[in-house]
Amino acid sequence: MEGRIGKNSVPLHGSIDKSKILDVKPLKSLIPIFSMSSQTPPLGQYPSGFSPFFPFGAPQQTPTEVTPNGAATPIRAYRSTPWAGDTSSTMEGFSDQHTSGKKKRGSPKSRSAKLSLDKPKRSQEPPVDLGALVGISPAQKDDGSREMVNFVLMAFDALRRRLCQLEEAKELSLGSVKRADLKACSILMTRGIRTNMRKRVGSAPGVEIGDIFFFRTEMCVVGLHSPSMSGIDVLHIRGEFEEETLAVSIVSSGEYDDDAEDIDVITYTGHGGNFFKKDKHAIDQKLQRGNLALDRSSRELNEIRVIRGIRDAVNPNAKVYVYDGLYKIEDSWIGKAKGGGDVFKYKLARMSGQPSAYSVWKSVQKWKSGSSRTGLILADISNGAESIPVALFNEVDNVKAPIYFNYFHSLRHPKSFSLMQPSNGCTCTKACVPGDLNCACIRRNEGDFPYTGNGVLVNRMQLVHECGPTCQCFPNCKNRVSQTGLKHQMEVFKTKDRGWGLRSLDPIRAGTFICEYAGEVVDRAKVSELVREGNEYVFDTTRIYGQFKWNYEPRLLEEVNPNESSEDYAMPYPLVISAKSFGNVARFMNHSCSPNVFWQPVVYEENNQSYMHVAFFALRHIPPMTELTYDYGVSRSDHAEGISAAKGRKKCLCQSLKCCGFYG
DNA sequence: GCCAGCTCACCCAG
DNA sequence: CCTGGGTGAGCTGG
Repeated sequence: MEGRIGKNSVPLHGSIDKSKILDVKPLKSLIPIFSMSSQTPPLGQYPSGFSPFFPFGAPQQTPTEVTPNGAATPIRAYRSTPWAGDTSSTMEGFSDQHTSGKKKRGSPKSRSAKLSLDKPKRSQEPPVDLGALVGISPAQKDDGSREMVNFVLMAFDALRRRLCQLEEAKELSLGSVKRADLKACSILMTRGIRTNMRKRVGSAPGVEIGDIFFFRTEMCVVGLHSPSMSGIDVLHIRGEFEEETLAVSIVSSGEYDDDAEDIDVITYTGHGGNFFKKDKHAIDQKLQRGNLALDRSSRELNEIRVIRGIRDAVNPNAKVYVYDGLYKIEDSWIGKAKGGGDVFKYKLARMSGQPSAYSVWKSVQKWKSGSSRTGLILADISNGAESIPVALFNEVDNVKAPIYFNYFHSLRHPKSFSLMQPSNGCTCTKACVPGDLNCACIRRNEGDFPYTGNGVLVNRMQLVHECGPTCQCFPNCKNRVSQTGLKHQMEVFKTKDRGWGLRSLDPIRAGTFICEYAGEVVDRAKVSELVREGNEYVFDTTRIYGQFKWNYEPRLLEEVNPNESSEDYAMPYPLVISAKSFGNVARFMNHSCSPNVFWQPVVYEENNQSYMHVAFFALRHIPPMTELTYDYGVSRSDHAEGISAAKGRKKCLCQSLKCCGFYG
């Protein structure tokens, strides 16, 4: 992922074919805003003690001069927040709560207090602009960076997950939140947690080609495409004599006949008219709004961001949006809709020299439907142990296979080795119901159901308590997420320079369970011995891991306890796993200083003993064919000697901007 | 200039 | 499949 930074800016705006411009005034004044690159501003200072990898530490303010000389002034580029300014009075209260240190969360009972999600009362109590508090400067709100975009997306999804959780547990007092994505968007927008607010032609800084989104509103908060529903985003420009508009981005959801003969070409239909309604007679589209902007863009030949909407193969109800980079309009004409009305048609062609994005999806689709692929070594390294085969690929060199190991899907414990005291499972009939505090498992999770209805982890916790064989609930209970095996089509592949790696052919949504770290549980005292023997497949929960913020920002909800999502855990429960002889796909996951996967301890009962497992979850949305990586952490002894001492540690090849050079 | 209220839109969940 | 609650943002008139 990091390797793509900066590559999504394309040679800009070089040649306007003046002959194509009819009676339109040239928009020469636009050029300065075209030049916004996706360069990442330098990172600032981190608090002493640790260096959180972005985006989870507070983003650093990077004031940049962004006002181009003589640039056109975008007008109404965004709606101004009615409460902008004057936040000082209420900020102190939040700061106090913020700095009050970590506390244990209240009992499940005290936490069941209802939350109020009333709309902010206008002109009475303006909501605090939290942007400044979480470290978003006004400049960053206008112009994004990779860190900023990641930060805002994380904040969005964390809040959305929490709203889902509260809704499912019916802990919301006022009305229901059937659309947590809309609610999360609304809260972030009014609280100033957003970026790329300034509309622009060309790429949105920090959004990389190939980035994926699961909601339209995610693209709103990072300024990739601001309308929450409309397919065309329009920039208003004050021209020399009158206001003009340009199309800056489109969402192509594939609803119409835009399946192209060429993968890099889209035929896009303008909006308006009601040609799609059967019961009404056809109405012609009008040359207004987005259509007018597209028309102008077809003459100006400005870059247009294109987002492809794709029906998710795993979840056919949902759509995934892929940012496919910059396109230009090559042709436009008036066509006929099915209902008979006139519609505007625009042919967009992808600009050359951009990293592949949508084409990767198309390739995956082909592979899945059986077309052959080079580099296949083995169709299923799990030998049937996983319900979805795990293929082995090498397109890089002649190495035929990793060193031999036994594929095993979970943990092997030495006899009479139990980590925790046995306890009784829940007595729920059928499935455990969020909000039901009679469920022993939910009570162990401090009253929260740890997963949303579609199996996404809501918050990182010291320990997630899942239902197990001892529980009386059905095996399909939603609180057994990490026990259900692989859900994505994974493959082990040879990387260019760091041995074998793991990736998925399917997109992975943030918070989704990926796999557990399988292997043999070994005595903690033997760790150094194993490492000395050269065992590279040791997972040790007690290593020092980079801190990061994944949970929602409590100040965005008027919570009873503002510290409840604290992610600072004193010391994780000790567990050492060796995957050298026995293991699953997790043993192939490489280290990164800026990973897209994290681990979470999960506990459930087997044979009347509680066993802890290490479960991996997606840290953010992961596009198909992206290598999966997590933070290997630092051993406590190495940490004591100082991280810079590279003795016995391996050179890190993660290529992340935040790479600390070594790991292990 | 401001804002409430209306309208529009390739939404998303059920 | 279809329905409809819900959202940001443009537009309009007071």
